[in-house]
Amino acid sequence: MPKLGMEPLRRASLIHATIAEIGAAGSLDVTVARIAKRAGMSSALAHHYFGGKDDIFLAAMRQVLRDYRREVLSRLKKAQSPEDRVRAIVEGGFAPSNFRADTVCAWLNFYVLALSSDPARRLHRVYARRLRSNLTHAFRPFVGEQAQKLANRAAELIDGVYLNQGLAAADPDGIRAAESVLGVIWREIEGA
Amino acid sequence: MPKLGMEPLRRASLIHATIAEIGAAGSLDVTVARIAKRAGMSSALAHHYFGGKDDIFLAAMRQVLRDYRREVLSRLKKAQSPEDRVRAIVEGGFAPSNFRADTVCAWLNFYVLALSSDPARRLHRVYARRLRSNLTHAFRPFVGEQAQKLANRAAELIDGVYLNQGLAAADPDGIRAAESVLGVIWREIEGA
Amino acid sequence: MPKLGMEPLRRASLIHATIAEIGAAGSLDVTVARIAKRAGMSSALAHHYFGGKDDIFLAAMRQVLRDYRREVLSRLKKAQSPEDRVRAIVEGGFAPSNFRADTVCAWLNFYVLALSSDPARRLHRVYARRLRSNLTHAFRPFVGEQAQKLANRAAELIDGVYLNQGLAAADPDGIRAAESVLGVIWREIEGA
Amino acid sequence: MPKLGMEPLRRASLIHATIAEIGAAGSLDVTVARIAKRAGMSSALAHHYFGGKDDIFLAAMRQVLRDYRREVLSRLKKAQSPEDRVRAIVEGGFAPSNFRADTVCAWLNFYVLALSSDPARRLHRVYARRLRSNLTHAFRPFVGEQAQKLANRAAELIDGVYLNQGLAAADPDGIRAAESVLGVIWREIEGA
DNA sequence: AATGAATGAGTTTTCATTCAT
DNA sequence: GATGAATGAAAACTCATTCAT
Repeated sequence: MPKLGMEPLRRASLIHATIAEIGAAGSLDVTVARIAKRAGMSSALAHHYFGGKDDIFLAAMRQVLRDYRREVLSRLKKAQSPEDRVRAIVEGGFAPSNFRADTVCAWLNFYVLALSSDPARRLHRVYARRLRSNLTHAFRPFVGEQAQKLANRAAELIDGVYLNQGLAAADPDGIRAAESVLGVIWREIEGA
Repeated sequence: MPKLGMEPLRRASLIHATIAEIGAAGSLDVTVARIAKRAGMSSALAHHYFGGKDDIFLAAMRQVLRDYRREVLSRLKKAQSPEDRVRAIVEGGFAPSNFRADTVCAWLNFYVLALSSDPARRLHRVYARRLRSNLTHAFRPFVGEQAQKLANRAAELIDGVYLNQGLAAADPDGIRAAESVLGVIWREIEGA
Repeated sequence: MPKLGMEPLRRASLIHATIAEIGAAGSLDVTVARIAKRAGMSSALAHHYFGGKDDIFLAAMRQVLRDYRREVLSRLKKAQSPEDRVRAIVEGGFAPSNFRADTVCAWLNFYVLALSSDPARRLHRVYARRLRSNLTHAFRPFVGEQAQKLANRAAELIDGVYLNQGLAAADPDGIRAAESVLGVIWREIEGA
Repeated sequence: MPKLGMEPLRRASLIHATIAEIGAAGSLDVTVARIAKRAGMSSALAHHYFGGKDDIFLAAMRQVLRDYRREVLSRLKKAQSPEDRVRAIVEGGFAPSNFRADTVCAWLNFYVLALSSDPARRLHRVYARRLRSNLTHAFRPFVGEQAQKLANRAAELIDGVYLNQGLAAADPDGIRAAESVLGVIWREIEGA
């Protein structure tokens, strides 16, 4: 009896192991062999499923972005006011499922990978554009024309917070991080 | 007597080449051989002067931080008002000498290196602490007790701007970046 | 299923090639690449199986000691008199399987390696202690209390013979060597 | 005023440093740079004086043999009986100036070097032949025709003692070593 | 489908050696 | 005579990737 439907499970395992391994190493200097071992299979199989190391990384990066997106979208769906929408976007980014040490570490590494890898850059662009678009829409009811500029600043601040949380000694604290960012945003809106 | 006093020149050459090479590659996956070639010498000599690849990276990182510091300090020295002091710190960080594509790229890579390398982390800590300390002092005349909290937010924002400029397609624009950050800061001060 | 059970074969091949290569070179200045080539595989595989050059050397050293031990033990098993036991130990050391040019050369090099490498020293200690212990037991029926002192002298003589055979132009002659050593031993026993 | 007669001093310094460095390392894996540094000069100068690393080693080996020879000859000169002559040869080899940890270590390493280096082998041959010749002459009054065979055994034993002292944990004890060897020799003579 | 086996290509690192001054 | 400067060559080691089974 051949095991059916193993492929998606294996792929998920590998992606998860990739993020965990990057988180543990703190860098992308992680071998396929170690990732595969953590995922409980041979490195040959990892290549078989993904084609190569870069593809594994990209798949992991996509997973991180997908998780991020899911958190934001689910919050946006429940939002009932303009304020809610802004909070949805910010708090989604700092949701516990995204904002763990592992994930933040992988996130930052992927960020920097986008400096040297074209596919990674494309992926990052998608995320960046979507975040700004979301923020712009959310800000428009408050600041109209200036929404885009404000969205940009907010996005930069969010990235900065990620960066600093990744480097902080303590475990990331999503709730405080979100509050801090939201505080700045409300003040920016008021001052606009 | 042989050609004397080459060491400091060579070291400077190598550090410069390291930053340039990281900038060109967009990552730390840069060989000592390439760095040495760019600096016009053999890789053996690079090892001779620095001991090893990590030491070359650290020396380059120190150089980037030193350059940064110099810009800030020279501006602080000329500052004549509390406002001037805040501007000195922010604008120093976005001064043309620091805020070039190469340097920003190296900066970001060093940032992420600090996640996996202890000496890099120590170096980063020094920078981070100093920046917050500078900002805190600069904010105190405006917001008193809340200076530290505000300094933290400002530091995060600055890092976020760096990150986004590094990933942007266009060349970094230090003047606009500084203005944008300062804008947020003044509004934060007002809103505090 | 891939070709299975290669590992022990490869390891044995490599160990054999190591001894041969050291014998041919007359020193430990032997590259992993050459050893691997002689064993019919890539140097990468040698590293894969042993971890590193030192580990290859240690494994070869262990093999030499194991071969030595086997010869001695098999002779001791057949021994039927105190005289037989003494002969077993000495002749075992000069058995054709141990006392070939290659092996003697490797042996001497390992001896000297024990001066600078801790694991090699530990291995050598095991051999030295075992040889003395064997000899002491064998001598006790003849000389009682003085067995240990005599064992020490005999061990030194054996090592000296090895050393000189290794440096002699001619191929080692185990039978004459054993006779010579045994001659001294019997006279020492008589004179004790 | 040019420094006159520096060359012989420099050479002696280097030779001394070589033996010390080999003693400290326990092996011939010693860099010319370290030797030169210990001798207080640049490695370039070491090359200038000796031509190359191998020549430095050979010169050091010659020095060790010369020291050995001097000790034996000075004792032989004072010898007043056949017994004295035998003792002179053996005790000369274990004289404090030769039988120090450093020297024994260098000696053993040179011994093994003779397995792979032709000039080293030639040097070793000279020593070996001379030792046997000395011993043969010294033994002739006692055992006549069998002197040569006995000389061979004695030489082997001496080497064996060196080898074991080099590997022993404790500092070499020349007096006991000489006594032990002489004891065997007298018994061999009696039993001949 | 899955893996142990195997390797080529690349990178850091070390050092003896040379050379201009 | 003496040395700092410089390098070529070689070696250990790593790892993504391929392949036969």
